[in-house]
Amino acid sequence: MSQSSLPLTDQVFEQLEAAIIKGDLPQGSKISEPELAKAYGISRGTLREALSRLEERHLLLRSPNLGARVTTLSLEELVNIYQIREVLGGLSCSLAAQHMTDTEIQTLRALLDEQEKSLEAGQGLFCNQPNREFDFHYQILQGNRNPKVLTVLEGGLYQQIRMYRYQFSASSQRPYQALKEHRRIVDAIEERDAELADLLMRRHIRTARESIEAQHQNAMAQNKQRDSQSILSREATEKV
Amino acid sequence: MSQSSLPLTDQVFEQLEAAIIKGDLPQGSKISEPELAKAYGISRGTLREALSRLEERHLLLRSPNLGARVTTLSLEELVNIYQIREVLGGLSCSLAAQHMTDTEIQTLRALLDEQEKSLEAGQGLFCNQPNREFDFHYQILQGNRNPKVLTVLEGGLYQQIRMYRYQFSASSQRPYQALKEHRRIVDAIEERDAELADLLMRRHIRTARESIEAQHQNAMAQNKQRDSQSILSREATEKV
DNA sequence: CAAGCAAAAAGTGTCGACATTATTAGAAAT
DNA sequence: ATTTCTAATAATGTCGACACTTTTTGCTTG
Repeated sequence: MSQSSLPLTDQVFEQLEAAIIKGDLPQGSKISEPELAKAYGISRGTLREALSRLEERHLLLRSPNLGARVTTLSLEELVNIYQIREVLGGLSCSLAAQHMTDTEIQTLRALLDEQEKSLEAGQGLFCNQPNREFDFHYQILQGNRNPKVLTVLEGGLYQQIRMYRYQFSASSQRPYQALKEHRRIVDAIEERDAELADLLMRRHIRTARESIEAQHQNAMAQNKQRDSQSILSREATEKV
Repeated sequence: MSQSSLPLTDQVFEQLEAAIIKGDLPQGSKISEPELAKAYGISRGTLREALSRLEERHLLLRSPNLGARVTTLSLEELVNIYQIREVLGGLSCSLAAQHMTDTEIQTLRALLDEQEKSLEAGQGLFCNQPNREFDFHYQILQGNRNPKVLTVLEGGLYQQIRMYRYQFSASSQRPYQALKEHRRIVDAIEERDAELADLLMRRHIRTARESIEAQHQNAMAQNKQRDSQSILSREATEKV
């Protein structure tokens, strides 16, 4: 299957990361090292290396002698993350406007055309639209000549955003508007207008954040019986 | 000495982080697990957990079956980091202007007064000025009501900046100007002018970055015989 | 019957050892 | 003497076991 030369630790790390994002390991749930090690067919030592890395990415929280728990994501934290993503996205666009090659911009446009096609194909709500959204941002991050920005985003921020999207089944509520915003961003990049590209991307992300906040207000209004400790409601039944 | 309850892995992690920043473990040097484990008096398994975390912070680079090397920091990477720090610092200030309490702002002012005193005491060039610089930024990061910003910066970016400062013995070339800029930033925060605070902090960091770039141009001009693979020159004699 | 204490169970922190892969050292050959 | 191949050495990946800490269980006691 996968490269047998890739260390077990790395494979398990990736699998665990995916499991946390998908919610197979629910937020706030306790990690039992012996149990997990047996489940993945590896030794505890090997597992612990993966856990260490996951903690460093803020996907786990470990307390000495008490073990690890999956990170819980509150709306407040999600907002914090989006604020950071906003300025990093702006920076990325600004740099992309300065450094991206014309062919890279063409690729970007092609991505948008695909996105539009699959939208008009009517799969607006489901489909891989979140993936396309990420593809778009990735392409810009690739062309901005500052690989550190992507590194920072992949160091935990993106994972937690995916965590929210997956577990809350939250895709954009306004795909056509989003597509239009994407086009304008590419326009600005093509015109090498760094300042405008920065502004448009920031606004794009800010809008997404506000949409999430509004959506959450609604959800909270509907079932106001529970606290806002975690965005998700499923782990409520578990002991703490 | 230190809390005996703190796991050995964590202690060693911190020590290794410090050793890398100080340059005791030179950039690009190979990490020998048996050697390091013996040096710190721990087992390899315990060490490897610390190494995993250090890699996640981008202080080490590991290749499967080949081992780990200390990260090398090129000027280009440092510039990349400063670009990120610029927007994050701006965000932090903008939020601080909105959310900091008056007493927190007082603390900030007190910090600047201390800074000025130690400057006028004539210890301008040495002393703990870099620490004070960090104190200032930390205080703002503390008051911005977005802990994630600090988390991101501490996830590798700050460490690499410290790495540069320590090993290049680079403190600000213009301490009085920097102090003045700090005061203006605090003024903007006190006046709750988020936009101005953002702008001033960004400019402050951008100036620091340009200063580093200029300084590096000089250094390069003086000894132009070597490539720009790493900012430091000491690890040149080691085998690669 | 509830509260508190003691013993047992489970879990984490740490270690040493073995297998496999990379590196080095040395001998043979051109 | 340089190169190449091979054997020996070292390093990494992985595992199982032991010590200590935390949690659970069950019993005693008020």
